[in-house]
Amino acid sequence: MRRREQEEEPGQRRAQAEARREQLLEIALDLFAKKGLRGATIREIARRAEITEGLIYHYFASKDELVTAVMRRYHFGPRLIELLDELGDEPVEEALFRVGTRFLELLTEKRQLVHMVFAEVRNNPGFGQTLGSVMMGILQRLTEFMEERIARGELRPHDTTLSPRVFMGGLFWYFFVHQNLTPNVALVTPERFTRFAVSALLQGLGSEDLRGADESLTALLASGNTPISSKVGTP
Amino acid sequence: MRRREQEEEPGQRRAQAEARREQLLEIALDLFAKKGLRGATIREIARRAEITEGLIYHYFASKDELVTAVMRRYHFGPRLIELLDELGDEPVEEALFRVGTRFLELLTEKRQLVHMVFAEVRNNPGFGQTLGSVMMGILQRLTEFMEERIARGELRPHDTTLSPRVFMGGLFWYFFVHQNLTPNVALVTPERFTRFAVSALLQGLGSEDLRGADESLTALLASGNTPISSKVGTP
DNA sequence: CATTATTGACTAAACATTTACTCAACAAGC
DNA sequence: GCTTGTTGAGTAAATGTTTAGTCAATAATG
Repeated sequence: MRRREQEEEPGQRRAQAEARREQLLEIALDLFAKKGLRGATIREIARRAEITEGLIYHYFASKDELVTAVMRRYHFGPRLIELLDELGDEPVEEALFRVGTRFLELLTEKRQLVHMVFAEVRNNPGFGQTLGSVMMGILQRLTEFMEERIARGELRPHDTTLSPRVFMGGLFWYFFVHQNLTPNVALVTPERFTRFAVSALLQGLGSEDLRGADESLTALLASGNTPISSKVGTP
Repeated sequence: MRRREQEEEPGQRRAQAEARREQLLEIALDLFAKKGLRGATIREIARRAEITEGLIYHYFASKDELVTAVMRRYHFGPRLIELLDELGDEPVEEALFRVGTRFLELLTEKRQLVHMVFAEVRNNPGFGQTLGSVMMGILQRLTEFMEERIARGELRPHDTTLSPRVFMGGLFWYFFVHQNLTPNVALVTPERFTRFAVSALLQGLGSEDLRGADESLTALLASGNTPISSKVGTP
């Protein structure tokens, strides 16, 4: 990220400033994730960086700007999307397993940002917008993938806008529980969970031998309009 | 609010107090959900209730106690668990569809509390504990249900600690996206999503005709130890 | 029953802290 | 010597909380 090639010396001054800025962003991210945007104070950030509060305002015009700077610095929407490029020519199971695992890896690696965004998404409209568009991108790409695999005959026809949601939902739920609800629940590795989710889902969508079995079910997956069996009471 | 002046209705005082307490809890819940625990101030609660801030401290010793009072008043863990008693003798699909739909209904009805808890779960250790134990209960019950249905032959053997997580995860994800990411994503009704999730998942776990098809997959669902196909690169 | 005493819902104002933010002054690399 | 990183003292607003006091509903008393 530093362009030192053409300029002679790194510029010790500039480098130090850059380092400080980076340090502040890092500390801010950590505190934002741990205590929330309001819970994390300028004072504590300064204390942790061993500087005065005033200096923070030399680098960032306001706390709000610090927040958005943190977002810009650490947001990984693009990486999330480009991760989907790995959906190559392998068999569906392998492709989904691969992407699912890396999705969980990425969430875990960036868990601080994830927590920050998810906790604040209701208060901060901008967060909701960002998050929403990223997710839309992911779902869109996954839908395309499903369609491709349907065309290839690997999957049977179904509502390809919903299957990615079930898949990603399961994964995200795993992440959330594993991260926040402590050792209570999760004793299962990301790989194993992903593998299970993929297998379970694929065998529901796999075309192999199930296709002819029960056409009403296939129709239901595609349309989603026919009731399951009888009417369902709503007490 | 006060209308009777001469009518001597015993306990009028007490009733009014009770009503006020209830009103404060309601306003607090709404504000907590909208702005977060820190974002919602005692002053604004008082303003919305058209009383003075001091009065709040007549009813609740501190803001923290107000928070826990709100939790106690509105928490629906029990209702969530008892909802699972509806898992009766119907066919699996119908049972899961029923429970899934009502789960989403309940989440939506109590969405304020849900948002409050999920946003604050990282800062407030108590929240995490409560949420964790409730979820444990749900998953436990669902696991038992799955086992029952396996015994009946409706489902084929699989890791019954994982299937509920995929199912609930998908549903919760739907709820979250639908609630927070606004009209962006969701144009699909709770019923339809639930129906899809159930169908997709069941046909992956249903024993009907798939059983003999690919025994390696069945084994994989149960153990989760065999890799999908080849090794998965970890760059 | 009428009068008095006591409770308890409620207000107004101030309290002590904490908050984000400012600014003049200074130090130090360029 | 000019730019810039850094300080330390400072401010106004906002926060949770407390205090002193008002007044009507209730309970006790004669």
